[in-house]
Amino acid sequence: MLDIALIRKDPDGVRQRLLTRGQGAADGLAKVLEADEERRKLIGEVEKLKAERNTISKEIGVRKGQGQPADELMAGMKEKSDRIAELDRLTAEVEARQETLLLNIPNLPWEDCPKGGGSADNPVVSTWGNPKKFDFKPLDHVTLGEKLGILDFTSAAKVSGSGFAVYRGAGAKLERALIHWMLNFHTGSHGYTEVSPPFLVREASMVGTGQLPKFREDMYATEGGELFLVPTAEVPVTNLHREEILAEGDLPKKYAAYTPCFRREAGSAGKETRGLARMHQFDKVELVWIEHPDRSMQALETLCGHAEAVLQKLGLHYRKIELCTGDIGFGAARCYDLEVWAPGMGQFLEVSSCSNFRDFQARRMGLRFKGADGKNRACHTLNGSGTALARLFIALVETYQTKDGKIEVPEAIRPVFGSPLIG
RNA sequence: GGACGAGUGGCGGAGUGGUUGAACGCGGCGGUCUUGAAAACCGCAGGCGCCGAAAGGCGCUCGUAGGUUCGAAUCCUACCUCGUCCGCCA
Repeated sequence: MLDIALIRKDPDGVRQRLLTRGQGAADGLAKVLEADEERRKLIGEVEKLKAERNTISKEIGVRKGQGQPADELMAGMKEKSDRIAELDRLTAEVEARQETLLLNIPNLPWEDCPKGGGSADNPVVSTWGNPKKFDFKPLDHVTLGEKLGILDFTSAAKVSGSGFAVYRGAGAKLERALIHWMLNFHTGSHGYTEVSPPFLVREASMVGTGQLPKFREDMYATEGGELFLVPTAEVPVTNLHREEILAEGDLPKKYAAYTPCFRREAGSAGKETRGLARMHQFDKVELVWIEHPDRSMQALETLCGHAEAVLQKLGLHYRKIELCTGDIGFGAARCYDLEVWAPGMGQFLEVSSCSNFRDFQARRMGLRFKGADGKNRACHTLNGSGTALARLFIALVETYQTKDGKIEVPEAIRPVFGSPLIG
């Protein structure tokens, strides 16, 4: 959520920055200002009346306490109170309107975000490793996985429909080993606290991190609509400290969490749907930071480095791209994507998205810290996949397949996986 | 799921209709004293919003949202959360 004070102070600057996201990104700005002005006018009026009421009520109390009559003071008070109630109602209405508008406006892209209209304009920041060379034609993970009996899409469709997978035997074990190893890696080497959060969250949490109210159709909800399946661990983990005022010295808070992620993927039917690339349910280890505003941009580099370290340890070729203003997510101010090379599919797959939200989410969830000057300020929040499974699984099995259709297990995860070869 | 009870400041805990944003204790911060510390003593301290250049003023806030009343932490309703008991259950 944008700071209304900033919008008030520099509406044109805010509009310009929002418009770098594309047409329509600044919609609602004018209405917010309108509502804000109306709101403040009403508040001024009603608070004056309330001050009067308080003074008179106090005096009535004093007189009654002394056993004196106060009838002439009480005359007209009913009307005053009714008028106050009416103005309060109007104020609440405007406030709610302003809130809704504000919740639907995206974050300001970072000042130095690459400008661009869409994903084609995202610059590649760096590349690590090289595409694996094969002296045979590498299979894609679907063919390979079904041959080895470690992936079963037929059963998954029977059980749950399209967009789901069943991992079997060594496949299930590999999935589990990767989760286990990534969590150990981040908690052991990068200083994260592991959390295992709920997978169902209430609406307020979804609003806090920005999935709601705008992206309701992408979320799975329980029948009454009171709980939502987490689309990412970002939601329960960032909300751990909602409505809190942290001590400055508590920052940063760094959490690593495994959760399954549930996404409806509405409107994406037919897009990269082969195999494991786009699922309604996938596993992910997520990294979340709550950081001091002065350090959040540096923290993003560090956080992204932690996600990259996973791919490096696994020896997977990847590239790092920075999202341009036209492609960056709703709540993010700055964002890197890590795309890993899947030689069987012959394409890069996004396995991590590392974002700095600055104070956008913190404002929504009332997450603050007490600064050195004693003033409370919104924290900055960041998160990044460290990393997302399914696609990591794809890259790994496709990269490490052998000519005879087996899979070599990368050194790094052999201790948790238990053997050097699948098949 | 049902019944009962409870939600007050960082914590504990008073407060059952009127000058209570809230006694008291602990913790926190500043000071006096001390070579330093402790103890003792004195003082300061919630959050949000509106107006204001600032100083400051005002409003709201006692789980949340409504209601009763001239006036609500206090009375009523709903919801949320916690506790206890019952039911069910991995």
